Amino acid sequence: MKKIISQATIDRLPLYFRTLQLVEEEDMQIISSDELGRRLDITPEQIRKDLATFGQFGRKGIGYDVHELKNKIGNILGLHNNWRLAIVGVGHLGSALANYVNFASLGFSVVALLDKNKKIIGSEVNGIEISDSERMKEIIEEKSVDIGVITVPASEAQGVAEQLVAAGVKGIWNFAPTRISVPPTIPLVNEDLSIGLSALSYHMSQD
Amino acid sequence: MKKIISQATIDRLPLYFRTLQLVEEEDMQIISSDELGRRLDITPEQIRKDLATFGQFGRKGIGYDVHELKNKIGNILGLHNNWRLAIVGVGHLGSALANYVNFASLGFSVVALLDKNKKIIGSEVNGIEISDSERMKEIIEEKSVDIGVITVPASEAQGVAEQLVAAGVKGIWNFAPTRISVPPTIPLVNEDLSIGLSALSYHMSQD
DNA sequence: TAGATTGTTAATCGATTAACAATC
DNA sequence: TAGATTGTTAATCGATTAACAATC
Repeated sequence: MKKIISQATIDRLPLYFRTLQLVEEEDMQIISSDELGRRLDITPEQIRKDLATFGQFGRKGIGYDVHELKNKIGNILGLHNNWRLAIVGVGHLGSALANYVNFASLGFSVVALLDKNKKIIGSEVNGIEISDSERMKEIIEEKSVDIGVITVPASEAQGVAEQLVAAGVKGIWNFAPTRISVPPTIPLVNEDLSIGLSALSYHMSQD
Repeated sequence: MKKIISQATIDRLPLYFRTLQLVEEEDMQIISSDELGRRLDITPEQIRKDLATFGQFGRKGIGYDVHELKNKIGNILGLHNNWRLAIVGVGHLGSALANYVNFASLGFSVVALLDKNKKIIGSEVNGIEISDSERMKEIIEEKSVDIGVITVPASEAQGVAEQLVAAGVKGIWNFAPTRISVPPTIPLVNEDLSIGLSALSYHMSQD
Protein backbone atom coordinates (compact mmCIF):
# COMPACT_ATOMS: atom_id res chain seq x y z
CA MET A 1 0.00 0.00 0.00
CA LYS A 2 1.64 3.18 -1.23
CA LYS A 3 1.22 6.45 0.61
CA ILE A 4 0.17 9.21 -1.72
CA ILE A 5 2.76 11.95 -1.92
CA SER A 6 1.60 15.31 -3.24
CA GLN A 7 3.02 16.63 -6.47
CA ALA A 8 4.31 19.71 -4.64
CA THR A 9 6.34 17.46 -2.36
CA ILE A 10 7.58 15.30 -5.23
CA ASP A 11 8.80 18.40 -7.01
CA ARG A 12 10.85 19.44 -3.98
CA LEU A 13 12.48 16.04 -3.43
CA PRO A 14 14.95 16.46 -6.33
CA LEU A 15 16.09 19.74 -4.78
CA TYR A 16 16.71 18.01 -1.45
CA PHE A 17 18.48 15.19 -3.24
CA ARG A 18 20.81 17.51 -5.13
CA THR A 19 21.65 19.52 -2.02
CA LEU A 20 22.34 16.34 -0.08
CA GLN A 21 24.69 15.20 -2.86
CA LEU A 22 26.57 18.48 -2.49
CA VAL A 23 26.81 18.44 1.30
CA GLU A 24 27.87 14.80 1.17
CA GLU A 25 30.80 15.87 -1.01
CA GLU A 26 31.59 18.46 1.63
CA ASP A 27 31.88 15.54 4.08
CA MET A 28 28.99 16.73 6.17
CA GLN A 29 27.50 13.79 8.09
CA ILE A 30 24.41 15.38 9.57
CA ILE A 31 22.17 18.19 8.36
CA SER A 32 19.23 19.95 10.03
CA SER A 33 16.04 20.99 8.29
CA ASP A 34 17.13 24.52 9.12
CA GLU A 35 20.41 24.26 7.22
CA LEU A 36 18.80 22.47 4.28
CA GLY A 37 16.11 25.12 4.17
CA ARG A 38 18.65 27.90 4.26
CA ARG A 39 20.44 26.46 1.25
CA LEU A 40 17.27 26.02 -0.78
CA ASP A 41 15.24 28.97 0.42
CA ILE A 42 12.50 26.67 1.68
CA THR A 43 11.15 26.82 5.24
CA PRO A 44 12.39 24.11 7.62
CA GLU A 45 8.79 23.31 8.57
CA GLN A 46 8.03 22.58 4.92
CA ILE A 47 11.02 20.28 4.66
CA ARG A 48 10.16 18.35 7.83
CA LYS A 49 6.59 18.02 6.64
CA ASP A 50 7.73 16.71 3.25
CA LEU A 51 10.12 14.21 4.76
CA ALA A 52 7.60 13.06 7.34
CA THR A 53 5.34 11.96 4.47
CA PHE A 54 7.39 8.84 3.98
CA GLY A 55 8.67 7.95 7.41
CA GLN A 56 10.82 9.11 10.29
CA PHE A 57 14.54 9.21 9.77
CA GLY A 58 15.56 12.36 11.48
CA ARG A 59 16.89 12.32 15.03
CA LYS A 60 15.31 14.80 17.40
CA GLY A 61 17.77 17.33 18.71
CA ILE A 62 20.31 16.23 16.07
CA GLY A 63 19.10 16.37 12.48
CA TYR A 64 19.19 14.03 9.50
CA ASP A 65 21.94 11.65 8.42
CA VAL A 66 23.04 13.07 5.07
CA HIS A 67 23.95 9.79 3.41
CA GLU A 68 20.89 7.93 4.65
CA LEU A 69 18.49 10.71 3.71
CA LYS A 70 20.02 11.09 0.26
CA ASN A 71 19.63 7.39 -0.44
CA LYS A 72 16.11 7.32 0.93
CA ILE A 73 15.01 10.21 -1.31
CA GLY A 74 16.79 8.63 -4.28
CA ASN A 75 14.84 5.43 -3.68
CA ILE A 76 11.54 7.23 -3.37
CA LEU A 77 12.19 9.05 -6.62
CA GLY A 78 13.14 5.74 -8.21
CA LEU A 79 16.56 7.01 -9.27
CA HIS A 80 18.14 3.61 -8.56
CA ASN A 81 16.32 2.25 -11.62
CA ASN A 82 18.98 3.71 -13.89
CA TRP A 83 16.38 4.64 -16.43
CA ARG A 84 17.34 4.48 -20.09
CA LEU A 85 16.25 7.30 -22.39
CA ALA A 86 15.60 7.55 -26.12
CA ILE A 87 15.45 11.03 -27.63
CA VAL A 88 13.11 11.41 -30.58
CA GLY A 89 13.92 14.41 -32.75
CA VAL A 90 17.62 15.21 -32.90
CA GLY A 91 17.40 18.94 -33.61
CA HIS A 92 19.11 21.58 -31.52
CA LEU A 93 17.23 20.76 -28.33
CA GLY A 94 17.45 16.99 -28.79
CA SER A 95 21.20 17.25 -29.36
CA ALA A 96 21.63 19.44 -26.30
CA LEU A 97 19.79 16.87 -24.17
CA ALA A 98 21.92 14.06 -25.65
CA ASN A 99 24.94 15.96 -24.34
CA TYR A 100 23.42 16.96 -21.01
CA VAL A 101 25.79 15.83 -18.30
CA ASN A 102 23.53 16.36 -15.30
CA PHE A 103 21.45 13.30 -16.15
CA ALA A 104 24.14 10.86 -15.17
CA SER A 105 24.40 11.96 -11.55
CA LEU A 106 20.67 11.32 -11.19
CA GLY A 107 20.95 7.85 -12.68
CA PHE A 108 19.62 8.44 -16.19
CA SER A 109 21.40 7.60 -19.42
CA VAL A 110 20.62 8.40 -23.02
CA VAL A 111 20.91 5.16 -25.00
CA ALA A 112 19.22 5.95 -28.30
CA LEU A 113 18.60 8.82 -30.70
CA LEU A 114 15.88 8.73 -33.33
CA ASP A 115 15.10 11.05 -36.21
CA LYS A 116 13.29 10.83 -39.52
CA ASN A 117 15.74 13.08 -41.37
CA LYS A 118 17.76 10.78 -43.65
CA LYS A 119 20.59 13.32 -43.77
CA ILE A 120 21.48 12.86 -40.12
CA ILE A 121 20.63 9.16 -39.68
CA GLY A 122 23.86 7.25 -39.13
CA SER A 123 25.80 10.17 -37.70
CA GLU A 124 26.60 10.40 -34.00
CA VAL A 125 25.87 12.83 -31.21
CA ASN A 126 27.93 12.43 -28.06
CA GLY A 127 28.93 8.97 -29.25
CA ILE A 128 25.35 7.78 -29.79
CA GLU A 129 24.28 6.87 -33.30
CA ILE A 130 21.15 8.45 -34.74
CA SER A 131 18.72 5.80 -35.99
CA ASP A 132 15.78 6.06 -38.36
CA SER A 133 12.61 6.72 -36.35
CA GLU A 134 10.86 4.17 -38.58
CA ARG A 135 12.85 1.58 -36.68
CA MET A 136 11.61 2.93 -33.32
CA LYS A 137 10.01 -0.21 -31.95
CA GLU A 138 13.01 -2.37 -32.82
CA ILE A 139 15.52 0.08 -31.30
CA ILE A 140 13.51 0.64 -28.16
CA GLU A 141 13.26 -3.08 -27.48
CA GLU A 142 16.88 -3.74 -28.38
CA LYS A 143 18.21 -0.94 -26.17
CA SER A 144 15.72 -1.56 -23.33
CA VAL A 145 14.52 2.04 -23.42
CA ASP A 146 12.33 3.09 -20.49
CA ILE A 147 11.67 6.77 -21.22
CA GLY A 148 10.85 8.45 -24.51
CA VAL A 149 11.93 12.08 -24.81
CA ILE A 150 9.96 14.08 -27.36
CA THR A 151 11.88 16.92 -29.03
CA VAL A 152 10.08 17.04 -32.36
CA PRO A 153 7.93 19.97 -33.58
CA ALA A 154 4.53 20.39 -31.90
CA SER A 155 2.66 19.12 -34.96
CA GLU A 156 4.41 15.75 -34.77
CA ALA A 157 4.41 15.30 -31.01
CA GLN A 158 1.13 13.40 -30.62
CA GLY A 159 2.08 10.92 -33.35
CA VAL A 160 5.49 10.31 -31.82
CA ALA A 161 3.93 9.84 -28.38
CA GLU A 162 1.65 7.14 -29.75
CA GLN A 163 4.53 5.38 -31.49
CA LEU A 164 6.57 5.51 -28.28
CA VAL A 165 3.76 4.00 -26.25
CA ALA A 166 3.23 1.30 -28.88
CA ALA A 167 6.96 0.57 -28.77
CA GLY A 168 6.70 -0.05 -25.05
CA VAL A 169 8.20 2.93 -23.23
CA LYS A 170 7.14 3.30 -19.59
CA GLY A 171 7.14 7.10 -19.45
CA ILE A 172 7.29 10.17 -21.64
CA TRP A 173 9.14 13.44 -21.21
CA ASN A 174 7.66 15.93 -23.64
CA PHE A 175 9.45 19.10 -24.75
CA ALA A 176 7.15 19.89 -27.68
CA PRO A 177 5.07 23.00 -26.98
CA THR A 178 1.73 21.22 -27.08
CA ARG A 179 -0.36 18.99 -24.85
CA ILE A 180 -0.29 15.34 -25.79
CA SER A 181 -2.55 12.45 -24.79
CA VAL A 182 -1.22 9.11 -23.62
CA PRO A 183 -2.88 6.21 -21.80
CA PRO A 184 -3.29 6.94 -18.08
CA THR A 185 -0.89 4.12 -17.24
CA ILE A 186 1.99 5.99 -18.89
CA PRO A 187 3.38 8.83 -16.78
CA LEU A 188 3.89 11.99 -18.81
CA VAL A 189 5.76 15.14 -17.88
CA ASN A 190 5.53 18.26 -20.01
CA GLU A 191 8.55 20.53 -20.07
CA ASP A 192 6.99 23.63 -21.50
CA LEU A 193 9.61 26.35 -21.84
CA SER A 194 7.14 29.00 -22.92
CA ILE A 195 5.35 28.87 -19.57
CA GLY A 196 8.40 29.94 -17.58
CA LEU A 197 9.41 32.55 -20.10
CA SER A 198 5.90 34.01 -20.26
CA ALA A 199 5.66 34.07 -16.47
CA LEU A 200 8.96 35.95 -16.40
CA SER A 201 7.57 38.42 -18.92
CA TYR A 202 4.47 38.88 -16.77
CA HIS A 203 6.45 39.67 -13.64
CA MET A 204 8.73 42.04 -15.54
CA SER A 205 5.67 43.92 -16.77
CA GLN A 206 4.25 44.59 -13.30
CA ASP A 207 4.52 48.25 -12.08
CA MET B 1 -3.57 49.55 -8.85
CA LYS B 2 -2.74 46.08 -10.08
CA LYS B 3 -4.90 43.08 -9.28
CA ILE B 4 -2.86 40.22 -7.98
CA ILE B 5 -3.03 37.21 -10.25
CA SER B 6 -2.03 33.87 -8.75
CA GLN B 7 1.01 32.06 -10.10
CA ALA B 8 -1.18 29.08 -10.99
CA THR B 9 -3.28 31.33 -13.22
CA ILE B 10 -0.23 33.02 -14.74
CA ASP B 11 1.17 29.61 -15.65
CA ARG B 12 -2.01 28.71 -17.51
CA LEU B 13 -2.23 31.95 -19.49
CA PRO B 14 0.53 30.96 -21.95
CA LEU B 15 -1.41 27.77 -22.70
CA TYR B 16 -4.54 29.77 -23.44
CA PHE B 17 -2.51 32.17 -25.55
CA ARG B 18 -0.97 29.43 -27.64
CA THR B 19 -4.29 27.68 -28.21
CA LEU B 20 -5.90 30.97 -29.20
CA GLN B 21 -3.10 31.54 -31.71
CA LEU B 22 -3.87 28.15 -33.21
CA VAL B 23 -7.65 28.57 -33.39
CA GLU B 24 -7.16 32.04 -34.83
CA GLU B 25 -5.19 30.44 -37.67
CA GLU B 26 -8.12 28.08 -38.13
CA ASP B 27 -10.24 31.22 -38.70
CA MET B 28 -12.38 30.56 -35.66
CA GLN B 29 -13.92 33.84 -34.46
CA ILE B 30 -15.47 32.76 -31.18
CA ILE B 31 -14.49 30.10 -28.67
CA SER B 32 -16.25 28.84 -25.54
CA SER B 33 -14.54 27.98 -22.27
CA ASP B 34 -15.77 24.45 -22.95
CA GLU B 35 -13.95 24.14 -26.27
CA LEU B 36 -10.79 25.78 -24.93
CA GLY B 37 -10.88 23.43 -21.96
CA ARG B 38 -11.35 20.43 -24.18
CA ARG B 39 -8.25 21.33 -26.18
CA LEU B 40 -6.08 21.87 -23.12
CA ASP B 41 -7.53 19.31 -20.75
CA ILE B 42 -8.46 22.02 -18.26
CA THR B 43 -11.97 22.40 -16.83
CA PRO B 44 -14.09 25.19 -18.32
CA GLU B 45 -14.83 26.47 -14.80
CA GLN B 46 -11.11 26.87 -14.20
CA ILE B 47 -10.70 28.81 -17.43
CA ARG B 48 -13.61 31.15 -16.73
CA LYS B 49 -12.28 31.73 -13.25
CA ASP B 50 -8.81 32.53 -14.58
CA LEU B 51 -10.12 34.92 -17.21
CA ALA B 52 -12.49 36.62 -14.77
CA THR B 53 -9.46 37.63 -12.71
CA PHE B 54 -8.68 40.44 -15.09
CA GLY B 55 -12.05 41.53 -16.42
CA GLN B 56 -15.09 40.49 -18.35
CA PHE B 57 -14.70 39.92 -22.05
CA GLY B 58 -16.78 36.89 -22.70
CA ARG B 59 -20.34 37.17 -23.97
CA LYS B 60 -22.92 35.18 -22.07
CA GLY B 61 -24.57 32.56 -24.21
CA ILE B 62 -21.91 33.07 -26.91
CA GLY B 63 -18.31 32.66 -25.75
CA TYR B 64 -15.08 34.63 -26.14
CA ASP B 65 -13.85 36.58 -29.15
CA VAL B 66 -10.70 34.69 -30.14
CA HIS B 67 -8.73 37.65 -31.45
CA GLU B 68 -9.67 39.95 -28.59
CA LEU B 69 -8.96 37.36 -25.91
CA LYS B 70 -5.61 36.45 -27.46
CA ASN B 71 -4.51 40.07 -27.49
CA LYS B 72 -5.76 40.67 -23.98
CA ILE B 73 -3.81 37.69 -22.61
CA GLY B 74 -0.75 38.72 -24.60
CA ASN B 75 -0.93 42.16 -23.00
CA ILE B 76 -1.33 40.77 -19.52
CA LEU B 77 1.68 38.55 -20.01
CA GLY B 78 3.59 41.55 -21.36
CA LEU B 79 4.42 39.80 -24.63
CA HIS B 80 4.02 43.07 -26.56
CA ASN B 81 7.25 44.28 -24.95
CA ASN B 82 9.29 42.30 -27.47
CA TRP B 83 11.79 41.38 -24.82
CA ARG B 84 15.41 41.05 -25.86
CA LEU B 85 17.43 38.12 -24.51
CA ALA B 86 21.13 37.54 -23.92
CA ILE B 87 22.26 33.95 -23.41
CA VAL B 88 25.23 33.50 -21.11
CA GLY B 89 27.03 30.20 -21.62
CA VAL B 90 26.99 29.01 -25.23
CA GLY B 91 27.31 25.28 -24.61
CA HIS B 92 24.90 22.71 -25.98
CA LEU B 93 21.87 24.07 -24.16
CA GLY B 94 22.72 27.72 -24.79
CA SER B 95 23.15 27.00 -28.50
CA ALA B 96 19.86 25.13 -28.63
CA LEU B 97 18.07 28.09 -27.04
CA ALA B 98 19.78 30.48 -29.49
CA ASN B 99 18.19 28.42 -32.24
CA TYR B 100 14.83 27.96 -30.57
CA VAL B 101 12.17 29.12 -33.02
CA ASN B 102 9.20 29.15 -30.66
CA PHE B 103 10.43 32.31 -28.93
CA ALA B 104 9.64 34.55 -31.88
CA SER B 105 5.91 33.83 -31.93
CA LEU B 106 5.74 34.89 -28.29
CA GLY B 107 7.58 38.12 -28.96
CA PHE B 108 11.04 37.30 -27.64
CA SER B 109 14.29 37.59 -29.56
CA VAL B 110 17.82 36.50 -28.76
CA VAL B 111 20.11 39.46 -29.44
CA ALA B 112 23.36 38.50 -27.72
CA LEU B 113 25.45 35.46 -26.85
CA LEU B 114 28.16 35.56 -24.20
CA ASP B 115 30.79 33.04 -23.21
CA LYS B 116 34.15 33.09 -21.51
CA ASN B 117 35.68 30.40 -23.73
CA LYS B 118 38.15 32.22 -26.03
CA LYS B 119 37.92 29.39 -28.57
CA ILE B 120 34.31 30.15 -29.45
CA ILE B 121 34.30 33.93 -28.99
CA GLY B 122 33.86 35.55 -32.39
CA SER B 123 32.06 32.61 -33.98
CA GLU B 124 28.35 32.69 -34.69
CA VAL B 125 25.32 30.66 -33.65
CA ASN B 126 22.17 31.18 -35.67
CA GLY B 127 23.70 34.37 -37.07
CA ILE B 128 24.46 35.86 -33.65
CA GLU B 129 28.08 36.51 -32.75
CA ILE B 130 29.44 35.12 -29.49
CA SER B 131 31.04 37.88 -27.38
CA ASP B 132 33.44 37.67 -24.48
CA SER B 133 31.47 37.57 -21.22
CA GLU B 134 34.00 40.02 -19.80
CA ARG B 135 32.34 42.60 -22.03
CA MET B 136 28.91 41.76 -20.59
CA LYS B 137 27.91 45.19 -19.31
CA GLU B 138 28.94 46.90 -22.53
CA ILE B 139 27.08 44.38 -24.74
CA ILE B 140 23.95 44.39 -22.63
CA GLU B 141 23.69 48.16 -22.77
CA GLU B 142 24.54 48.33 -26.46
CA LYS B 143 22.01 45.66 -27.43
CA SER B 144 19.33 46.84 -24.98
CA VAL B 145 19.06 43.41 -23.41
CA ASP B 146 16.10 42.91 -21.05
CA ILE B 147 16.47 39.27 -20.00
CA GLY B 148 19.59 37.34 -19.07
CA VAL B 149 19.46 33.59 -19.76
CA ILE B 150 21.84 31.55 -17.63
CA THR B 151 23.13 28.37 -19.26
CA VAL B 152 26.49 28.07 -17.52
CA PRO B 153 27.45 25.27 -15.09
CA ALA B 154 25.85 25.40 -11.64
CA SER B 155 29.06 26.52 -9.98
CA GLU B 156 29.19 29.69 -12.09
CA ALA B 157 25.50 30.54 -12.06
CA GLN B 158 25.41 32.81 -9.00
CA GLY B 159 28.36 34.88 -10.25
CA VAL B 160 26.80 35.27 -13.69
CA ALA B 161 23.49 36.27 -12.12
CA GLU B 162 25.20 39.03 -10.17
CA GLN B 163 27.02 40.27 -13.25
CA LEU B 164 23.77 40.30 -15.22
CA VAL B 165 21.99 42.30 -12.54
CA ALA B 166 24.91 44.74 -12.36
CA ALA B 167 24.78 45.06 -16.14
CA GLY B 168 21.15 46.12 -15.88
CA VAL B 169 18.97 43.22 -17.01
CA LYS B 170 15.34 43.36 -15.86
CA GLY B 171 14.80 39.63 -15.44
CA ILE B 172 16.64 36.32 -15.29
CA TRP B 173 15.81 32.94 -16.78
CA ASN B 174 17.99 30.36 -15.08
CA PHE B 175 18.73 26.92 -16.54
CA ALA B 176 21.62 26.07 -14.22
CA PRO B 177 20.64 23.29 -11.80
CA THR B 178 21.04 25.40 -8.69
CA ARG B 179 19.12 28.05 -6.81
CA ILE B 180 20.45 31.56 -7.29
CA SER B 181 19.82 34.77 -5.34
CA VAL B 182 18.99 38.06 -6.98
CA PRO B 183 17.53 41.31 -5.62
CA PRO B 184 13.77 41.02 -5.07
CA THR B 185 13.15 43.65 -7.75
CA ILE B 186 14.52 41.33 -10.43
CA PRO B 187 12.08 38.60 -11.47
CA LEU B 188 13.74 35.20 -11.68
CA VAL B 189 12.42 31.98 -13.17
CA ASN B 190 14.22 28.69 -12.65
CA GLU B 191 13.94 26.12 -15.40
CA ASP B 192 15.08 23.07 -13.55
CA LEU B 193 15.05 20.05 -15.85
CA SER B 194 15.93 17.59 -13.12
CA ILE B 195 12.66 18.28 -11.30
CA GLY B 196 10.49 17.11 -14.18
CA LEU B 197 12.68 14.14 -14.94
CA SER B 198 12.78 13.05 -11.30
CA ALA B 199 9.01 13.44 -10.99
CA LEU B 200 8.66 11.24 -14.06
CA SER B 201 10.94 8.66 -12.45
CA TYR B 202 8.84 8.76 -9.29
CA HIS B 203 5.59 8.12 -11.11
CA MET B 204 7.16 5.34 -13.16
CA SER B 205 8.27 3.66 -9.96
CA GLN B 206 4.77 3.50 -8.46
CA ASP B 207 3.33 -0.06 -8.67
C1' DT C 1 20.72 19.21 32.52
C1' DA C 2 19.83 22.68 28.83
C1' DG C 3 19.69 23.52 24.15
C1' DA C 4 18.54 21.85 19.73
C1' DT C 5 15.71 19.78 16.57
C1' DT C 6 12.33 16.45 14.91
C1' DG C 7 7.52 14.81 13.97
C1' DT C 8 2.79 15.86 14.33
C1' DT C 9 -1.40 18.25 15.22
C1' DA C 10 -4.08 22.42 14.61
C1' DA C 11 -4.81 26.80 12.20
C1' DT C 12 -4.54 29.32 8.19
C1' DC C 13 -4.31 30.27 3.65
C1' DG C 14 -5.13 29.67 -1.20
C1' DA C 15 -6.73 27.21 -5.17
C1' DT C 16 -10.15 24.35 -7.43
C1' DT C 17 -14.77 22.74 -8.07
C1' DA C 18 -19.74 23.18 -7.91
C1' DA C 19 -23.78 25.69 -8.46
C1' DC C 20 -26.52 28.99 -10.49
C1' DA C 21 -28.32 33.67 -11.63
C1' DA C 22 -27.69 36.72 -15.46
C1' DT C 23 -28.10 37.32 -20.21
C1' DC C 24 -26.99 36.76 -25.06
C1' DT D 1 -38.66 31.77 -26.61
C1' DA D 2 -35.31 28.08 -25.43
C1' DG D 3 -30.70 26.79 -25.29
C1' DA D 4 -26.09 28.10 -24.44
C1' DT D 5 -22.63 30.10 -21.93
C1' DT D 6 -20.52 33.57 -18.97
C1' DG D 7 -19.25 35.61 -14.38
C1' DT D 8 -19.59 35.13 -9.55
C1' DT D 9 -20.61 33.31 -5.11
C1' DA D 10 -20.35 29.41 -2.01
C1' DA D 11 -18.40 24.89 -0.86
C1' DT D 12 -14.69 21.92 -0.93
C1' DC D 13 -10.28 20.45 -1.13
C1' DG D 14 -5.37 20.61 -0.48
C1' DA D 15 -1.12 22.78 0.76
C1' DT D 16 1.53 25.75 3.81
C1' DT D 17 2.49 27.75 8.22
C1' DA D 18 2.44 27.85 13.21
C1' DA D 19 2.84 25.74 17.48
C1' DC D 20 4.60 22.55 20.53
C1' DA D 21 5.29 17.98 22.80
C1' DA D 22 8.73 14.48 22.42
C1' DT D 23 13.39 13.41 22.79
C1' DC D 24 18.27 13.29 21.54
